Amino acid sequence: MQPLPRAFYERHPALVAPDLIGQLLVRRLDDELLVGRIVEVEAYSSEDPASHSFNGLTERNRAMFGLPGHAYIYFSYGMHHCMNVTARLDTEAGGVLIRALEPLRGIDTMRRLRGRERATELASGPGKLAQALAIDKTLYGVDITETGVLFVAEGDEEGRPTVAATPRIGISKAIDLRWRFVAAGSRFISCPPRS
DNA sequence: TCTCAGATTAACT
DNA sequence: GTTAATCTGAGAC
Repeated sequence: MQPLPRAFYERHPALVAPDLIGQLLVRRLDDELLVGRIVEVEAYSSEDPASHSFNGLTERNRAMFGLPGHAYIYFSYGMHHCMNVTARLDTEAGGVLIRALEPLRGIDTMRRLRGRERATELASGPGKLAQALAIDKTLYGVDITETGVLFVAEGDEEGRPTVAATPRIGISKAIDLRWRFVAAGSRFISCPPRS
């Protein structure tokens, strides 16, 4: 399982995001590997009012101002963790929110962590995905271009489905931007694409 | 199958 | 004090 190189993330988030569809998110938990195919993402950049990085550097979002190819993890709605990968050009800040996975490996462990049986309920949303892979703030800033406890690996070409661009979910600003990208027709995304 | 409100914390006004 | 890159169970239909 080969991690994607740093250069992959040294582009605008809106370009990195669609290319992440079909790649693999890998989590090593003790000696077990939990693997999912990325089927839904959203791009956020510093010129985007909906992004956490829009109002400049803070303690929470500092990862998005750092090196591309690292994990930006935040705590949302008082109870959920959400995971981004950082992606940016020289002077910007940005990231790509991983919103949904198709579980491939370690599914029984994901079931245990989630307290759910059905495969489509294990990682079909950013909060669910973090729970299924035991992702929390202890993984903040992890380099995801190295084979470690959390990284993104290259998916096989068969896992590179058609990508559809749609409006993002759960935001109130810049709702006209179509920066959500899903694997067309996947049963494992958080909700069906709207127009 | 769909809609609604509760949970619970951090960031910002 | 309010809102937020969310999820879930309950109750309606």
